[in-house]
Amino acid sequence: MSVDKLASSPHFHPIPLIVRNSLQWISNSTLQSNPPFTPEGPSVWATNLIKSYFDKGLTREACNLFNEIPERDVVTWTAMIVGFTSCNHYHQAWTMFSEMLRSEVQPNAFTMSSVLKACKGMKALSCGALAHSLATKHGIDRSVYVQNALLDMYAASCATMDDALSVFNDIPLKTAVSWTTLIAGFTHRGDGYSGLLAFRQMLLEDVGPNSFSFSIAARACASISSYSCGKQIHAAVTKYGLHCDAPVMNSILDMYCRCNYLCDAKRCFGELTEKNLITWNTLIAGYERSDSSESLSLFFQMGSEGYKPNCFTFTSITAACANLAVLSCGQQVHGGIVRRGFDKNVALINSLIDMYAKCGSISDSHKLFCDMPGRDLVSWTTMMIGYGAHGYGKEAVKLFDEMVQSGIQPDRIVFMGVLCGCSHAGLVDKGLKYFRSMLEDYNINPDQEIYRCVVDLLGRAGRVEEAFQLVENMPFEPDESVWGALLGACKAYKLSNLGNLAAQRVLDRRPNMAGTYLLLSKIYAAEGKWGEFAKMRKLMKGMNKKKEVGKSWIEIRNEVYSFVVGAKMGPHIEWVHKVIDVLIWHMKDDGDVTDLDYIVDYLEGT
DNA sequence: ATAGGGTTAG
Repeated sequence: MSVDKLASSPHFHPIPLIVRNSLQWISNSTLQSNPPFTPEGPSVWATNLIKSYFDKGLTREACNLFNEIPERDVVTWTAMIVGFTSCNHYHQAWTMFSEMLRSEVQPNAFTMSSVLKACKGMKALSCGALAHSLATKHGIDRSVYVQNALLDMYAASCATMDDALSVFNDIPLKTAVSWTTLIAGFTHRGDGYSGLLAFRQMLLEDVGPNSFSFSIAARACASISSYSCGKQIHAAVTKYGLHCDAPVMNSILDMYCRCNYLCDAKRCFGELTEKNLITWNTLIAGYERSDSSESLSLFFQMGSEGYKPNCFTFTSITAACANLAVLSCGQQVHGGIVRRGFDKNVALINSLIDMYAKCGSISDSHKLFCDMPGRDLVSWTTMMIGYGAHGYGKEAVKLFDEMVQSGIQPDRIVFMGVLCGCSHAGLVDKGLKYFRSMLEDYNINPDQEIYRCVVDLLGRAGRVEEAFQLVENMPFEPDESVWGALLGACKAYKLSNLGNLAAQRVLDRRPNMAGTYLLLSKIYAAEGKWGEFAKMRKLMKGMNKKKEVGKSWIEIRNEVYSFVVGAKMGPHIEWVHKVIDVLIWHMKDDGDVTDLDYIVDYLEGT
């Protein structure tokens, strides 16, 4: 009976009798020197069995068997390293490798390429560099497998691409795998442009592209939102006859979605003969970003065509509910997640936290966050942004400190979350402290978005002059969002001179933003400069584009009612007016009405 | 008997 047959038998039990017997046989050294049944030696038998155990996910059984083998050769050790790596137990793979060295078994090229893959998985550059030096010492760094694995390990590390490039340049015979690994290295670290340049070089050097290189090339286009390059890649895919390869076409589909060409995406999807779950997930995720209700329809369509949603599907669907702010729908999705037992998936819980926060139910977010067994950086960030949006700035700040205490390294986005929280809670100096700590303690360079947050932080608190100084002294050219934040502050504090300057800077960069004229006109109105006010309004009317309309909506008994300022729609609009009157009356009663802007908006329908 | 690169979630 072959090992494979044995392992795939429906009656397979972890250690069946026949295997116990074989173990005894392997341990029996007198038989070992003279194997009676098979032409291969007992370690061949054992290695095959180890591989089968790992394929079935039976790690324990593989280890037990391995421990009973008296003479372990390099192939057996390598099979263990490969086994652990294939089920993502990278640390155990590395432990195996060090034990192997301790028992003075010489590694070969198979061992080194496998252990380098484990180093990549551990994200342990130091282990990888050690493995590199060992490979060089044993002269097995001349295998192209080892070279490609080294390239992959360095490219995936958090260091620069320099080491990866020097390995790549030293590969005498670069294969398609070498090139694909290089392209993936650039692309996965966000440099899709260099990835595409490498892809072009690969073609120029007459290395035939295959499905692997096309899918990563499409991913590179997606990462830099280059529709024109993406279309060319799609054409080349067709030319090479790979238009039926599922992973390639999923990448192409994703590219169209990320470039915001949903029509091309839908057409591409319709033409696909070989669809799989990832195909559906890609399209649903694509629509979630720009047309969430369509994303929900696709979800139902997918179910009716017999596809079973997985965690990826539910993450996008949950995000769609968040975008639409439809709480009851989100709750049903949550129910579906629990029923399927997906409620242990961290990324999925993160999207549920975000959904409840965006649907107004921050207490549900908090409950999910507290009950999570393991929180990642995204969990903390999502909860912080949720708190900030609900005006709980102090809680957001507290969370940030707790996160650092728990040993998680903050990144740029989590700093944005905490700065935003400080901004909404008026914790200006606290926010400035975090801003400084970013560079000083964590070596994170602030980008446009961070500066926008800090300008907003100062501006909301009325420290507009300071905000202006910050903008003036930025280490790079501020973009329209930074100037826009300053303009917002000028509007709130009715500073027409500075506001005019900020508006000018916004318009220099984005001449078509009608909202800029609108803000400026409001500053003039507040100062009683009606001539200037009229000029702005005239400029606005002359523009083809209108400011994107702000909308509010509410879910009542399975119906979504949406409202636009000033719109005279719906049979219930007079009720809404009555409620607003009551609200204004209450606000006046509380002495809270300092800014009657909303009434101006309301009457004018802007 | 042991080794390679690609696709979906913030």
